[in-house]
Amino acid sequence: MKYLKTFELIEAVVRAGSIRKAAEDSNLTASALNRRIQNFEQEFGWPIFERLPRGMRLNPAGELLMQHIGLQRTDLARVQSQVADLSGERRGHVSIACSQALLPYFMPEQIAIYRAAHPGVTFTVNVRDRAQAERDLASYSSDLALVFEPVHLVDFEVLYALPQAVHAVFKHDSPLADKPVLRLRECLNHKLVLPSAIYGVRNLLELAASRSGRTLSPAVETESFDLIRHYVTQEDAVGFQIPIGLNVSEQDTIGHRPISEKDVPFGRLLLGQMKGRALPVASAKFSQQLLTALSNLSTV
Amino acid sequence: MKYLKTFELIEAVVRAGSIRKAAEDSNLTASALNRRIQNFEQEFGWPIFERLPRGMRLNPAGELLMQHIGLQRTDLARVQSQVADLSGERRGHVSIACSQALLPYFMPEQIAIYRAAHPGVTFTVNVRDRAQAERDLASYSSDLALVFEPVHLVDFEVLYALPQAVHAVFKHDSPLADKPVLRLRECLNHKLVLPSAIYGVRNLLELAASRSGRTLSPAVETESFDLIRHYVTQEDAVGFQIPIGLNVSEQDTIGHRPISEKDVPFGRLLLGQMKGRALPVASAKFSQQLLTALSNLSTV
DNA sequence: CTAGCTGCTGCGTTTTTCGCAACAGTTAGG
DNA sequence: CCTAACTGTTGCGAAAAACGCAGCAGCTAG
Repeated sequence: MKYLKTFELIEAVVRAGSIRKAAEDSNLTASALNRRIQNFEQEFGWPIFERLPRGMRLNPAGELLMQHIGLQRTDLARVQSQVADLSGERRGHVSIACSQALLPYFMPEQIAIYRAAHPGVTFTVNVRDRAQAERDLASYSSDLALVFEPVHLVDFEVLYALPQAVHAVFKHDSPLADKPVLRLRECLNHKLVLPSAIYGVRNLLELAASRSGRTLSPAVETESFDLIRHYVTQEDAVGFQIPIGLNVSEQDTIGHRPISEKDVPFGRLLLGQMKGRALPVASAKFSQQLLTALSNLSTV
Repeated sequence: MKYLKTFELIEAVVRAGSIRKAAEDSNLTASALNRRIQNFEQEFGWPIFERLPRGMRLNPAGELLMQHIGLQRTDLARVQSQVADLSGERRGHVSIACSQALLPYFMPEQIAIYRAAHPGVTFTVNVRDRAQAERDLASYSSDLALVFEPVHLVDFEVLYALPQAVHAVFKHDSPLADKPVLRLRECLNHKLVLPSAIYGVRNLLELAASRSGRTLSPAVETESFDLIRHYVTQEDAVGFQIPIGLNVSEQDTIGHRPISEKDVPFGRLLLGQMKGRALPVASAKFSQQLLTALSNLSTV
């Protein structure tokens, strides 16, 4: 799209921080790029950059413009995707921001199912915590988000909410495996492997612990649920994760049991999109598939 | 905005129906215009026009593109309006689609109040029935709509709903003026001046009449509430209108009384916008003013 | 004070766009 | 059945816009 070239160049300047660097990245001379930006600012009516001795930075007007550029680009993608759809071919691109718990089993399976039906569709999967995911939606860098217990929810349009109990994760031969449901205090007597504070699971556990007058003192704290899952096989410790991130395939090495709702309330795994936005065809279809997959999980 | 020139030319072709006519309107030669469109179609990936022996017509892909163009343009206007706002000047344009009832008193007063505070803001007021108003919003040709009992409500985001009783309108010295509230059957004994079927007032009356086993046989049927209001001063007939379209200034020529809610249910005067759309600053501020004005009316 | 970065600007060159004229195809009317 | 009046399309030279080069002025870290 040639008519979007000026926008791409503006974005390049924003990224590079100076015209000269951006000109290199864009295979242009600084003078040409400089003129394009000056011409645009004149047409636009206001300058969009503030000129600093060390380069260029967006001013408030520029920030607003970047927002417009993002919407503009994604809406064009939506139209092209719809046009491709009505001429028979189903192709396009889906970008989704999701919590770590979805990475090992759920997302790979769902993407494989979709791509088996529509090989022309490509995917981008970004790992985002619950705050970043919403920013991703708002900046149009992700079409969909599937996150556990997101925080703000202002620009987040909920498409489906799946309740998820927090599960304790431990070595398969741990005595904790004897009961079908665990109490929180049983777990706190073991060594703890906890996710860091930005995660919803940790949040729910902290709330529950403080309510019963206890504090969480983890032996290991990490941002990786992968590490949690594997660490409990090394030491006799207890980790925590939501069931969608766990799987029977590891049954002989690790075990997991839900923690009673009386202690730790259910969290919600939310499928959502940017509020009011019309998704490209591929993303819309994929969100429908996710929706039915999630609702099947809830009935199990 | 030069980079939007191609879009404007495409719109010109859609309007004119042929390249040659559109070229004249745009002060261009047919060849230049033809090339721009061919180049665009190549960049876009699909043709957007079907070539007929008598000219050009949009194909489905083109229809989708036009939708994108509309969104694109209005979003740019929103950004520019917001930028103007943060640099101190409050200017911009407000386009509003509204029912006839708002024209004589309500809208002129509200616009005058707003323009007294912000003389830089200009207005477009379009008279639209309840179906057209929603189409106006969807095509981004109006920012706001203020309509009585709209029909679809799919893309219509309700900002405020004001209940309005249907009022009977008559000559100031009619015996109907004696009571504070009228029953429907009292009115139906007189000659009737009714709005045509597309209007919400007529709709409510028809429903009410059929419920009591009667049919409405108007002496005069018109699309103009202005005519209704003036006709009742000529002949001893009864017209109908919602109170926001009536005013005390004509107190000595016409009178009006509400019809009991037992006979004719309250209709709703709805202030709304396109669902999910971010309005330009001027439109957003004006809608807030309308909102408070309407809520003051409801408490009176 | 210097070296190195920044944005900016004349000026000649290159690329893109435009206007003119002509061509091929369809259609309405006599 | 032919003509006149439309339609979109295309080759080619001219006009316009964008670009690259070189150099300017301003700021700053070392």
